[in-house]
Amino acid sequence: MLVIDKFSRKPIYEQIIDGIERDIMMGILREREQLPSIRELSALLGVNPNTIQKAFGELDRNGIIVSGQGRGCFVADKAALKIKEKLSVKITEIETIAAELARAGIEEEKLISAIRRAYADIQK
Amino acid sequence: MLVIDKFSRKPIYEQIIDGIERDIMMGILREREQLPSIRELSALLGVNPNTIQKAFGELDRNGIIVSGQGRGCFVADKAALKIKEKLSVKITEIETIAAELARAGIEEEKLISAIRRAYADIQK
DNA sequence: TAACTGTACTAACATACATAGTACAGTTGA
DNA sequence: TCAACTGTACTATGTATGTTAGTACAGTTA
Repeated sequence: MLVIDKFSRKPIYEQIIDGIERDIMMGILREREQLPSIRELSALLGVNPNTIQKAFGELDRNGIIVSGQGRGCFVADKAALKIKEKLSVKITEIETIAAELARAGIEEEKLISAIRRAYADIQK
Repeated sequence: MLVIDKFSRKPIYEQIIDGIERDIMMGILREREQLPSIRELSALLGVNPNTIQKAFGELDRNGIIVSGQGRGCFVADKAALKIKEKLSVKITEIETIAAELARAGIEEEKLISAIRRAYADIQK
């Protein structure tokens, strides 16, 4: 489940966004399923409600969740699809880093095997 | 040469570090070659001298450059080697992103071809 | 010695992140 | 209907980081 690293350089609200998106991608959270309330999750994670709200607000704006005053927050329809589109941007990110390493004379095979390693670990 | 993007989310001093390291890796800057002075580079880039100093200070602490009061700053011996070691960390970075994408169901081949694309672009 | 170097400060400002507290409006279920 | 829950919207505060501004000092070099 969602774990927060307060000492991470990544802001807490981003960790929450990533964590929920990951749970959706892994099927831990399903479409239309209700999320814990802001106050509940706040207590659960030991994080200020405003920080949770910031994360939920962003997820809502991106159509990953649907939040309604008084009702609660729910995983949106086609949330996984939207997240997958969003993740595609990271491929560009990898390409940028790879280009940098290429210029620096790092062997292409080192990166390829890093990719294969990552996928092999997931299969387990 | 070194170009600063003031609107980048990446801090200016980090852009300077990356730019100089890139120039060293590409052979534009050679070992023992003198760098522009802090004030000179400051004027050249339109950036505050303190920001340049911060970048140079870090490069000095990492043994990429050698700076001497009154003398100037010079590319260190074996600077390229040290940078290459430092860049190896980025392979782990790629592996982390790849693992994330793997969990999200992005096809492995998409990442592999992103790597190949990056290396192909460099060859030109 | 003059003109250049790096270095070391203090001060001010903007931004981002997180917390604290309060208030309000909509929904739901007893 | 009403109490208890929802999300939402504020203000205020504290902290950290990044950048600029200005000043001063010490070492090097021509």
